[in-house]
Amino acid sequence: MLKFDIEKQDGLMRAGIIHTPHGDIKTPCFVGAATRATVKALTMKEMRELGSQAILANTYHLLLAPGTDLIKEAGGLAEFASWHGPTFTDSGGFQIFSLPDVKITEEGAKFKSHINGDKFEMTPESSMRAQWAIGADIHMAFDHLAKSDSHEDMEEAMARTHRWLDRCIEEHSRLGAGIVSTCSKGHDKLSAKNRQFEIVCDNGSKLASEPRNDGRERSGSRTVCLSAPTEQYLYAVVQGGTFLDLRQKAAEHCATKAVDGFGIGGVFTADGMDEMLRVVNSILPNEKPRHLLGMGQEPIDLFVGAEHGCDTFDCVAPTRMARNGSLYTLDGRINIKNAKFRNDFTALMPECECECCKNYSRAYLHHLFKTDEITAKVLASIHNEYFVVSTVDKIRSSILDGTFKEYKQEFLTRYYKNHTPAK
RNA sequence: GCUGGAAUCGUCUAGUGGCAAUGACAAGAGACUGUAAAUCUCUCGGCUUCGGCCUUCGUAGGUUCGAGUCCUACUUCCAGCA
Repeated sequence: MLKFDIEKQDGLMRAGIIHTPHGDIKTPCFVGAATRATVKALTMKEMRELGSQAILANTYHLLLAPGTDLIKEAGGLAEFASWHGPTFTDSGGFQIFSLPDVKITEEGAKFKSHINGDKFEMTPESSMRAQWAIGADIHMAFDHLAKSDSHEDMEEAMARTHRWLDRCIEEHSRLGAGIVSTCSKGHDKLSAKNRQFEIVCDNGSKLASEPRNDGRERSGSRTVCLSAPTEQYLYAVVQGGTFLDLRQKAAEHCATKAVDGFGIGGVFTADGMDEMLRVVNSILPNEKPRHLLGMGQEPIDLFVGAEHGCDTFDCVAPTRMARNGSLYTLDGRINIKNAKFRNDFTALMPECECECCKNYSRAYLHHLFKTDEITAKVLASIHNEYFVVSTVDKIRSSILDGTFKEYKQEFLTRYYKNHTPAK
């Protein structure tokens, strides 16, 4: 079971430490979105220097390239990407269900690669195998995303997600016990030794064979070395959109399951998120960590999330917006490409301690963006990622010293003084 | 000097009798939340009571119901020949 220590609790809100095999995560924490095993435009060194504690990669993307077996061969995600810290993987559900033609059956989802049209199938079991191969510390259950925001579709998706959750848990624990299917020599019983995940075939070989875990529709198997010691953990995903009755059902269902923590499917509206999180997190067991999936473009999401008991967050927006020239400041987001910054020689955000703000002016950033220099995206990404990571770090400090309410009030009043959060 | 060719919205460009005029870039602005995103959208002659009105395709004339498009002259540029 994933170890999670709560240092301070105030209602639903808490500060704690998640202990993963690759290190501790002090929570609340903003997890960097490293979809394809990289945080776009940033090196892992830069990520460490800006204070990032953990990254989240995506099973769907890594399945398409470079393939999950290759990541396993490289020694796992943290090693492959030279991150050497705590890692998460999202199951791939969110991406697969956003593809144009997906065929969903009770068994799983059939889809085509958005890159070259290759056919893939992903099931709860294959998602678990893929995530084990990728080797992230924390995995998400393979969930079924609703095709619309209607109550009916949400409920159907949730019900399937719950049925799939049991299969995820079963496969996850099977993999955790080191049990895989037929080996290349025809032996069909393989056993693990001590949770070290060292697989020994009946014939004594330490090289075990396992089904391809990249979801490709192929028969046969390949031989891989499974001797790397590892512990990996599974989060159930709580769905339900903005419907409180569904959220309640989902939370009640997931709360009873043998999982290490919970992913909470985000809702991309500021309205109602606090109520939704209050319902969900009042039901989920307090002692297990919760990850709010995909939220963090608007700082208010992070404050509301932490206030209602979410421990980790991930979001692509900070780096994506950085690449597009939309940069966070304490007074709200600015578009650095606007003509008014052409000769603004002040720091992007004078109060900011990041590499970008300590060294470069708005005019310089404006120039880099207007001339489409790669460095524009690098510096902007450093800043935006730092802004969000450090904001959540400050939320943590404020929880620990009992000043969260004041910090929240002060931050949000200033940030949203001239505009309202995106709908 | 002669003979061809060319001049279009900041730039390059489409257009060969119905045109406020094509496309790209530049410029101006907006969007982005478990990343098919270094992406996408809008504006881009002036005015407008949103129906239009006015001024535009080197300059000046002409032909025509109608000219960026045809004719004449001029100006500038390019190429070839002297």
